[in-house]
Amino acid sequence: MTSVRNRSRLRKGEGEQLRREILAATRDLLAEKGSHDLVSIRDIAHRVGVSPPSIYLHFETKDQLTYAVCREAFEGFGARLLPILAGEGDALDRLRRVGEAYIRWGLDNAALYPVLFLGEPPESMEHEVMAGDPGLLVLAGLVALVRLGMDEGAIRGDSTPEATAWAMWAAVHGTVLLLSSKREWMQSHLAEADTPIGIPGVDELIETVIEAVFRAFSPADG
Amino acid sequence: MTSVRNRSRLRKGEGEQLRREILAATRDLLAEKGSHDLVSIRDIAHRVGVSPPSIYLHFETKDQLTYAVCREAFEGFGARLLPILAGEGDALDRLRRVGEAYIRWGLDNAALYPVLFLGEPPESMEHEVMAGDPGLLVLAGLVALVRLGMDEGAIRGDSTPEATAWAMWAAVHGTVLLLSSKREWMQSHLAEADTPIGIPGVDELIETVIEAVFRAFSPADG
DNA sequence: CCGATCACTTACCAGCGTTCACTTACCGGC
DNA sequence: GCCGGTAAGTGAACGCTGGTAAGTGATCGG
Repeated sequence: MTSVRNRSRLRKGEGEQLRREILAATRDLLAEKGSHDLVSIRDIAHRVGVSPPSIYLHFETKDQLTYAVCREAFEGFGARLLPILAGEGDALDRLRRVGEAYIRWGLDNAALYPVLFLGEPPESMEHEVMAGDPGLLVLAGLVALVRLGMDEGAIRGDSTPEATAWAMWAAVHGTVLLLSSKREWMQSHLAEADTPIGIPGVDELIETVIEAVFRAFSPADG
Repeated sequence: MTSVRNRSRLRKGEGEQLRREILAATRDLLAEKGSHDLVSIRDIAHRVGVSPPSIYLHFETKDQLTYAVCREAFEGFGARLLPILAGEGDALDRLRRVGEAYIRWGLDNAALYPVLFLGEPPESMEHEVMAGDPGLLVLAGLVALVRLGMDEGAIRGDSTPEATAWAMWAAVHGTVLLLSSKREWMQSHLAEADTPIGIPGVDELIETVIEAVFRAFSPADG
């Protein structure tokens, strides 16, 4: 059932191996259950084939374990978006592509996304780790790109670069969350209701949002 | 401390009184703790001055209780937004005002907002109650207003009314969530970091988002 | 005054994150 | 070859959680 592996005790220098196995098991369980509080420390320990306290030899709290797992996948987020931000094309075009990539990544990682983008990071995160946070790097890159675009006249300068970048972030952030929670629920529970609210298709909404952001921040006289 | 009231047993027909006291205590605790899973059934019972199982005489589960509390405040959401949707002014202007009202309401009810707009409603909600849901009413009104605006030529018709309305929803939804969770955290934890990411002001971001939505869905040749 | 009903309570369950005290197995040094 | 130190891991428990089953008393209509 939950696949208890026949784990034999590791050799003396090999303790780190368990850490990796815990991360992997947590990642799998998170993907299976879909939410991090449906995954218990006992579940994880059982799947790894180890007793619950052993988890705490490698992670201080459950939150830190969860965050470590999400953070691992989070590197893929940076790897996908940063090249676009720093890549070719004019600023608006890059923004359009990074926006779409953001939404796609969020939907592909629907179980992890809320942990990373809704909750707060665990208290005891080192500043060093924090500084390398892909989310912060992307945000910084986004602000920089918006600023560049404004200087070039490719992005309208009605608002500050920060406010503009955050507005774009808000749009894709909201889109990911609506699509991954509200849309699915509405479609299954509202089908035969007497208030038939139209529900847009996933791709349709993504394109609408991206094009809207594109238009909204194009220079005044298009 | 947690204010145990000296509750004496109620008379025979007055059972509903406890229900109201539970709702009130839950509302207060929710506001104090800021998140619904920091409030336990035992906390609520203690504050009301009653034993924990008594809660279950009036609410099936904790989720339903939480949702009932949020739902109560949710009526205020409908009361604030529906008149704007059905009010005066052209479609774009009404959309602008309803968008700003949405964000303001979300920020004013930051502890309740995620319960209503992120989690799923509890399983056993009657269809009747569901149909009167202010959120659904507002969404339906929004779609209708967008459709009207498109017919009048006041809103561009590149996308379907549903996708357009959802895109607007995504923008304000994302804005509320970023402002109420990420912004505060960043401001306190990122102040002295070596990656000084600019953080926009609350009002500044709201105005940027609203104006961006306004421009994005204005007709092609402004 | 009696029996039904309402308004609760006491005692408990399984499961949670987490901690403490303890054992087991390996490894370098004598 | 054994010995001490240490890394790796365990069993039992703590205090908490949401939730339930069964019982207790007051109150009310007849």
